[in-house]
Amino acid sequence: MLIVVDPQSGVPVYRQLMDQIRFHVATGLLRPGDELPSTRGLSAELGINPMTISKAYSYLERDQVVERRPGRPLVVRALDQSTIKDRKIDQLRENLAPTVRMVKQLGINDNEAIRIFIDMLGNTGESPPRDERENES
Amino acid sequence: MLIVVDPQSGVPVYRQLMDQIRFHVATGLLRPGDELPSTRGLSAELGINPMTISKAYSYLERDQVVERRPGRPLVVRALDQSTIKDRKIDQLRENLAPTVRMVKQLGINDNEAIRIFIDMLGNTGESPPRDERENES
DNA sequence: TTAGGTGTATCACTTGACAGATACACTAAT
DNA sequence: ATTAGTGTATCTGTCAAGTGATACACCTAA
Repeated sequence: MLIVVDPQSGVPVYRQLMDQIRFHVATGLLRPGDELPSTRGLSAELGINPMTISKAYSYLERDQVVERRPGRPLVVRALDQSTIKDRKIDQLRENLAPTVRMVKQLGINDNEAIRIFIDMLGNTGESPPRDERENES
Repeated sequence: MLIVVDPQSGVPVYRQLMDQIRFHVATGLLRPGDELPSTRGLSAELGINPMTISKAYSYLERDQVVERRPGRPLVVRALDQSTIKDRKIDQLRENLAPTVRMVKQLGINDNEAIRIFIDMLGNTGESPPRDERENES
């Protein structure tokens, strides 16, 4: 369960935590039913306040990544694949919205914007094929 | 010279100003050599502090959109079209970078992401054709 | 030189995000 | 009941961003 946090990065710690846990869930390293590391455990390990970790956990619960059980560790929530995918797509659209506005406002040609997006997607070291279904294309 | 500002929008006022002036420059409503509205004039018109406007102006100067002349109004700077375009593209890439990271991290299929981007670009009321060159392809 | 226009440096205030200390509620095992 | 584990509500402090009041420097025209 590798988690690394850099308090100096400018990115809020609780957000770094969320991102990494989300990533581990997406990767399969964290599977439905698995327990999250305890707030105090992580706290000691990373040298940050338990509340900060709890905050990350709370947001993960809000986002339905994780399930809360009073007095017990949080567990990764089981979501059917299509729901997960929808959630991802939602997130992508949200992320893309400001960019679309910008393209329009600056008067950048749609096709050119698309070409650039494709270009950037292609030059990322091609994420190694992870065996999920869900990506037909 | 239409400028509208909503202090409640969450978007900082100085940034709203920057965006709109940038837009007017891109549109051609504001041409190289044109003077920007005076800080006090805009201040009275919009009901916001001159310093806030000055801040927007300063950033626009930093971004080379506008030229500063002590004691005199700022003027829109003359930039050759290819430079302007490069600047736009840079901005787009910057904007797109986090999204690309997200796509990779969530394991969204590239083609699917591209399809969504295209879809979103297409559903914006199709920015009316403005006669600039710079948009070939 | 004066008057009225320009932009802005400096400082103070408000607000919100973030992080952490403390104390509490809950659960499980003894 | 006690103990040791879990998460977290509440409160406090810090810090940066945003906004604005004031005072200053500059330019231009009279």
